[in-house]
Amino acid sequence: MRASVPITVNGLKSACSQCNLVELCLPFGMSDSELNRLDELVGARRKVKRQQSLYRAGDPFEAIYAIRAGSFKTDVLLEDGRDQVTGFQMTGEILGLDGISAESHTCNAIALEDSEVCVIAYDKLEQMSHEVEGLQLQFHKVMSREIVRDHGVMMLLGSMRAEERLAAFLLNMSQRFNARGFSAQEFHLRMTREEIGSYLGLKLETVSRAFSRFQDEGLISVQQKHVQLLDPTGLKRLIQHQHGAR
Amino acid sequence: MRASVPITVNGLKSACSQCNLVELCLPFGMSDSELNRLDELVGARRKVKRQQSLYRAGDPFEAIYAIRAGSFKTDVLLEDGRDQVTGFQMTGEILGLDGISAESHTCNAIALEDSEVCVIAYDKLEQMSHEVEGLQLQFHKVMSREIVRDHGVMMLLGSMRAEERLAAFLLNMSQRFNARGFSAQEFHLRMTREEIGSYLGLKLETVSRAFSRFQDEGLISVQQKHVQLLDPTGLKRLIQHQHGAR
DNA sequence: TTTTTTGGTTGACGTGGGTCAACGGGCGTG
DNA sequence: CACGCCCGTTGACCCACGTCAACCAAAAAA
Repeated sequence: MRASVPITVNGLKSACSQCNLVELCLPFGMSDSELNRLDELVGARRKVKRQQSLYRAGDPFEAIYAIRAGSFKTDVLLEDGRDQVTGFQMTGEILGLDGISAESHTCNAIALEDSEVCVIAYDKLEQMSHEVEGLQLQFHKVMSREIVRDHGVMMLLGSMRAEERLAAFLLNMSQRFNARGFSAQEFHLRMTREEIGSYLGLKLETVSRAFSRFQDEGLISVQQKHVQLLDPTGLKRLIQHQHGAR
Repeated sequence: MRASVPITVNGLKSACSQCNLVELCLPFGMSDSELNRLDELVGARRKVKRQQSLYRAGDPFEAIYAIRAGSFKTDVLLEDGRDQVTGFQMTGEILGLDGISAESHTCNAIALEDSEVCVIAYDKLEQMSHEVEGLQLQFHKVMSREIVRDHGVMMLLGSMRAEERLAAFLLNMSQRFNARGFSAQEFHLRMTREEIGSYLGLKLETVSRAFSRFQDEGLISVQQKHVQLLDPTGLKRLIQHQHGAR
């Protein structure tokens, strides 16, 4: 765990300048004076309980959200009931960018655990981007990173086999936990097998079997949501040399 | 076909204010005075011959591109040779947004036919976004739309069967041709079966078979790259009621 | 605590789409 | 205009993953 963040009363300013997520979040790379301006931008914080939604598809778009604590999934659903998890988000990551284009959200953002977000009113962000040099660039980078990430998921869904997908998923989670000061080898997944499956374009049974096979092969150790990567290099190798893939 | 665009010498300004793609492209929704400022932004034009690349993964990021004529595909590739087409782009659409995040491109943009793009230097765009009210918002919307589009592709790759994917692809192409003043019922695809397959996460044989089955069922008429949608409603129905899908 | 519900694992079996191969027609190149 | 290559089509076969079902553990509710 990291040093704890100074606690402010819910609804008060969040003080980006004092937040330890600064290097993962929107303010990354901004100067001290810019950071101070940014404190004006982040209005309130909002708590979202496990299983509750931060926003839903169709909600009018008003703000984007920076995750301060906890984690989320985003999913889109078709009329016929099918749904697709489009991403899992961790602390410091930005939610709600999909809403800008049509001024309403196109997916649901649901908390995987009790969580808290910083609310960034979009019109204020627009305004301040005109004034604060580094903010505009940083915001563009955040959006661009989302596009690049999505391309990675397409690659995964379009051209990898089940085990490769799961290996890529685990390595990605590991790297992100690590960037947040947690162990890269051992972590606790917050999503179910079904949610992982939806994200990876697989059924939960296939995900479960792949977990078991990885364990049998000594690559990982799993117990429910608790995962240990015993041989990360082995997992990487699995992705690179396709066994005769599509 | 639409009325032709006033021809300027290659390398001269492109004059957004006189371009008939205005309602599809970056300048959408901007005022006349803003449009005039925009003309400064678009420096040169660049021609790209069929099969040649506009940029490649790893190239330093300097500009984004608006397609003035022709069409492109973007693809990412893995070390082991596998590749994934992440999108097909038509006139008025913006290419290169992936490059902002890491200041270098992460995919290849390849012309599907002899094409021409407007080069928009990114540093100038940043600069002008500070000054021109509508430009910043419009640019954010373009990026956001790309994110939403990518989520749609994930949905397609993650939870649709082969025929549903192809139907969705055809309807999407139809709608985009239509928005550009071409027929929604009859059009000429510029990409190969293999490229369609890569985009849809299928093998070219599967794409070919799905085309044939659609033809047998009277939904479309295909001959090579020439496609006619005989029953668009039938195609839509196909997507909504999964036949027992994953 | 007990009960209930939800999430995860595993087995048996079926099938959609991948693989391999043959063939034919269009189109770009010379 | 003719050659050759690439592209698209189709068939036969196979396998990875989906489906269906039973069962168990963990967590939540009572």
